[in-house]
Amino acid sequence: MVRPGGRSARVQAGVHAAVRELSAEVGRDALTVPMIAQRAGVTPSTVYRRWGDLQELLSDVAVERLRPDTTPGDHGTLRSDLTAWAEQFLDEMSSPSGRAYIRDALLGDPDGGNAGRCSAYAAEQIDVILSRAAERGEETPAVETVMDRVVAPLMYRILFRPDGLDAEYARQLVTGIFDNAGTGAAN
Amino acid sequence: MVRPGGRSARVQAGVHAAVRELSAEVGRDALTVPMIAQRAGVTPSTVYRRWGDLQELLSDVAVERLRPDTTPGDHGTLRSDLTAWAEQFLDEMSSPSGRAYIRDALLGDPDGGNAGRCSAYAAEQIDVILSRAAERGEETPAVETVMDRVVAPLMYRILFRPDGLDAEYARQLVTGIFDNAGTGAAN
DNA sequence: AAGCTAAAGCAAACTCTTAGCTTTTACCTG
DNA sequence: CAGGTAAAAGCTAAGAGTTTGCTTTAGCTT
Repeated sequence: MVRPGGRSARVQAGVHAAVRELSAEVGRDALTVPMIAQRAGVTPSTVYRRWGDLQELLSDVAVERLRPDTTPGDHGTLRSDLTAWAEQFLDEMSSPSGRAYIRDALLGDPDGGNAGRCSAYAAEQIDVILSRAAERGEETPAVETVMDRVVAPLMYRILFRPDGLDAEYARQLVTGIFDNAGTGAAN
Repeated sequence: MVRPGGRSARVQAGVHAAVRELSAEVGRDALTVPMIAQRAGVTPSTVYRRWGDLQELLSDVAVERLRPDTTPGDHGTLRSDLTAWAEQFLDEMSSPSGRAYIRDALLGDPDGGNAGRCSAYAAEQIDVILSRAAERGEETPAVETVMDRVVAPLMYRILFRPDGLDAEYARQLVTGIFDNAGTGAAN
């Protein structure tokens, strides 16, 4: 009911800001609802009523921080664009704080759509890269193909096998899209 | 210090059993440490000391439930074995309870290795399938290839895009391993 | 400008979590 | 096989976080 710059919007912005400030100051694991509420100048019950619990709130803030803030760089070819993007994606997401954001985003209400939003961010970035390549006249794979062959394996490793990840792995995944030499499986 | 059938082991087993029973009875979201402790016949402080918090405990129990209890079926060919396994994997993991277990497993201490254990379970199953194919004389891809091209995309969708998943998608992923027709990307 | 409704404030009851201290258990010597 | 010992569990009370009913405020609506 209170949309643009109304009280609800101010409270939401204030609470989100409080989460960002405090997680930088005391660390994400030390955050509590009463602490956040005090910093934001609201009562704890306001936070509980709007978000339900700390996890939901952290999930909201995490998604916000996972939103890309720049357009993928143009390196002249599809392959170099994808490679650069994948390397940067891996770099940002595999850091301890990046992993924490992903985990937090996954933690919220599964039907709340926060996880889906993260995926949509990546798909949008990929789409920009592919559209640009198409304009150049390059043959391009489907967005889904890139999601399956590059984004999914990167995310899987980040979440389930955080060790032994490096830029080379990201490059290999991109290469796999262009390389039809086979997987070693007979038909 | 108390290993095999000692008190520690009994307490752990009792608490795990209490979690399983109660999550069936009252639902996973209604679980509390005091409730679990009472059912298990221990004091809450025991649970807090051993597991730290409810999330860690749920993560432990989730990993236990995600452990495969059967050997992948033998359907005569690598392709059919992988297809059947992928379909079953998707079926089990994409259910609401399967997703909850995965989320719980991811939630525990990132350095505790619970997430890695889940991944290892899948890798073991894949390895069984590939080894069997190799014995038959079939050409086989690397375990890593199957993880990247089948397991990772399935898990990615389960976690980030739970809608619109079906067995056909799993089959397509397996087909992708055997099909070297290309992705639509020029080299 | 008055009314109306969604959201926030307030405060008390309640539950969960933490921590210090005591007791028990099971392993390990003598 | 009895006594010692150290790890783990029990107990309890203080502290912190959460929930809830009721009141108040803010901002839209007419």
